[in-house]
Amino acid sequence: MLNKEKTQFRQSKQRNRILELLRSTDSHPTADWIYAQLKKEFPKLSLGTVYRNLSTLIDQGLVNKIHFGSTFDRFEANTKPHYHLICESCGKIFDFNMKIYENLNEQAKQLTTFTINYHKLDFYGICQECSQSE
Amino acid sequence: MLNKEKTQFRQSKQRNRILELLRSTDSHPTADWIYAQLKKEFPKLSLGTVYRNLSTLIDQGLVNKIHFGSTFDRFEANTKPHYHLICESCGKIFDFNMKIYENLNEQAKQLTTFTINYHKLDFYGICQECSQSE
DNA sequence: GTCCGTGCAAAAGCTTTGCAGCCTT
DNA sequence: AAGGCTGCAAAGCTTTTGCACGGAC
Repeated sequence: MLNKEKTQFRQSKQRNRILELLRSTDSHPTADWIYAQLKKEFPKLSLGTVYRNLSTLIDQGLVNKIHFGSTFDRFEANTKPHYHLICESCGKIFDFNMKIYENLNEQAKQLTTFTINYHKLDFYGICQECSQSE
Repeated sequence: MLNKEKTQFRQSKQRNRILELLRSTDSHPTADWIYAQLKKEFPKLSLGTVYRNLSTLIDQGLVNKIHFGSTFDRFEANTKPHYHLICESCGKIFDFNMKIYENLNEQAKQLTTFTINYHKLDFYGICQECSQSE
């Protein structure tokens, strides 16, 4: 999960432009989109560099990754609406027996022209087992 | 996004067992875990079959995929806590200017021994542009 | 000069798909 | 019989990594 230790960060044109680009858009780009944009300015740019820089920017707290989580899909047979508890230490996912806040959808609808169908709510933290072993 | 059209579903031992397995556990398995479990019963089982059956079960509404969303990561430079609006039609992600419900964490804490650090709330629906073009 | 960042290419990891044969209906 | 389902293997796609060279400090 953590990147290799580094004693300091240096500047690079590529990384600066990636951050500028992310700050100038509200489109939540993919790495590939960023690569395509910057390829015009840096004809030799490689996707690996984009990924490495995004990772560095995340370490610096300047960028967030969305849909952050496990790298592979997970499945469940509980098809009723329910929330999840996700342990940031061991990665386990637990069903959360908390009532569904239907009114969140109502409140959201008043703030946007978006047609809201449902919401997804996940709580992140540390599970009991991991808490005890730390 | 949609699977190939199929006029009917048939039974298969593999698919029935996958569903049984998912119903018997609360561990939100990965496809690979399911494969490993069932390999004992079906020595010739292939991962492709597991994926195809999971996809079928989702079509039948019997199974959910968690972390459902785009297949690649997305990034953003807005590192302040905020919610997202996600369009189920075009896949675009929008920042949602809705106040953060800090009290959700408080309420959740009363229901579990989990140490809750933060929550992630995404609203799913149809964006204005897609609504108009339908 | 040190060692971080880059480009290139290969590899890794999860998921999908083409195909021929088997099985359900 | 028709056509969905399977196993196998290959391919697909996103992301990561090894290496040698160039650049920032």
